[in-house]
Amino acid sequence: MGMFERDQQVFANAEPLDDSYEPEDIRERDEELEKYQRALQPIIDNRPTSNIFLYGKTGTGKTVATKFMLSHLERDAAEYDDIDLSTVWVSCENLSSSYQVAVALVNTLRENQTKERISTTGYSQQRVFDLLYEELNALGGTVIVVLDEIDNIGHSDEILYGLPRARSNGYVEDVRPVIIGISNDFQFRENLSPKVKDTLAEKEILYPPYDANQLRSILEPRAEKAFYEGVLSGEVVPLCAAFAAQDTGSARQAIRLLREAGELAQAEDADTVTEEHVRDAQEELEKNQLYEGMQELTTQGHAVLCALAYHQALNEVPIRSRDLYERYVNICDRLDTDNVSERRVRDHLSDMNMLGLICVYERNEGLSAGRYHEYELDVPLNAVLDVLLSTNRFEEIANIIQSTATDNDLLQSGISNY
DNA sequence: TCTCCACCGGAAAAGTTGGTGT
DNA sequence: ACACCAACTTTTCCGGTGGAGA
Repeated sequence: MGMFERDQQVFANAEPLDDSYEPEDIRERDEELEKYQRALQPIIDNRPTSNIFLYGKTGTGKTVATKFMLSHLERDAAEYDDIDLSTVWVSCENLSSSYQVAVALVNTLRENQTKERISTTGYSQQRVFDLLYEELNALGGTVIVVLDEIDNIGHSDEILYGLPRARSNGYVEDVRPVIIGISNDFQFRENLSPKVKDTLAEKEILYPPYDANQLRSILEPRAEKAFYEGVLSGEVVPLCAAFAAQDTGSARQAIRLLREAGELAQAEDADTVTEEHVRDAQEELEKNQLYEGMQELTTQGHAVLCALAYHQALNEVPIRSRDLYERYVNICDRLDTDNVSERRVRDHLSDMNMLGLICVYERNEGLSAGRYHEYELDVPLNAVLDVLLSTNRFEEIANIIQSTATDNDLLQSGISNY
C-alpha cells in the first residue's frame, strides 16, 4: 500500500469556497446594490458624481459588491463614446497613512508603464501628492479610485481632502476623481478631521452583518457547486451559517468553516460531511487563529508571554503586572536581550489580551493596595510552550518551564477554548 | 462621604530605520 | 557627505480612576 492514496473525494470543485471567488450573482444585498447603482448612475449620465462610502464589518459583501458593480459599470460605459472611465483599486490593508495610500496609488497607476515605482518613504507628502496628480492628469476622464479598508489610515485623512478637490484647486484638469471608500469601521467617518468631514460629499451605504438565514442563502449555491451531490448532510450548511452568524455575521467566516469541514471529512476518508465535522472545523479554525497570533508576536512579546508562562507553570496566577514585569526583566537578562519599559510591557499585555491569549482581571483593594491588573494565560500552557520551543531564542527557557510544571494539570491549565 | 493607593493608559517626546535629493 | 522625510517603536510624563477603609 502506498503512502499516498487518493482520498474519498468530497469536493467537486473547491473554487467557490475560495476567498477570491467572485459569484456571478450577489445574494441578500438587493437593497444595497440598488443604492449602489443609483450612486454610480451619474457617471453614465455624465453628471457630477458624489463619492461613495461603504461601511460594514469584514465579510459583509462590500468588496464583492464593489467588484460586481464596477465590472458592470465598465462594460456599460464602453457602450458610450463620450465616457472616458478608468478605475484604480488600492487595498489599504497594510497602509497606515494618507501618505502611503498616495504612494500606493501612484505605483498602481504606473503599473503598466515603464516609469519606475516610487519608494514608500523619503519624499515629502506634497511631493507624492504632486506625483499622484500627474498620473491622474495623464489618465483624464472619470477616474474611480477604490480605497479598500480605508479605515486603516486612521486620522491621517489628507488624501480624502486632496483627491476630491484636486480639480477645484487646479492640480488637475479634465479629471474627475470619484472615491469609493470601503471601511470596516462604522466609526470611521466620525473620526475624520472636521475639514474633511464637512467637505467630503458622499453617499453612504451600510452593510449590516448577515443573519443565519442570509448566510444559508449565500452558502447554498456555493456548496452545491463545491461538493459532489449527496456528500453534504442536511444540517451542515445551516450549522455553518449559524456558527458564523453568532460570531461575526461574516460570509467569509461561514465559507471558511464550510471548506474546513469538507477538508476534515475528506482527510478522514468519510463519504459524507457531517455536523460533527463542522464542529471540529470550528474548533480547528479557532485553534489556528490563536496559534498564529502567538507565532506572530515580536521577541519582546514572546518574552512577556514567556514570563507569564513561567508563573503559570509555578501555579502563581493570576499575577499582578509588577511581579510579572520583574520576571520578564529576569528572562531578558538570561537571554541577553534588552528589556523594555514597564509601560511598553503593558502594551504587549494588552495586545495579547486582544488576541485572546491571556485574560486580565481588574483588582482594586482601595487605599491599602490601590488599583492594578492581574493576568493569566487563556490558552493551555502546553500550547504556549510549543510555540516558544520552536523559537530558537526561547527554546532553552521553555524547556526549563516545561520541567517546572511536572504536574500535568498545570500544562493543561489556562482557561481554555483551545 | 471623603481619601488615597498604585498603577492604568493617553499623549507627547525621543530614538531608530530606511528612504530621497543635492 | 549631508540635510531632510515619514513610519515605527519605545520612553517619559502624568492625569485619571474606583473601591476599601477612615
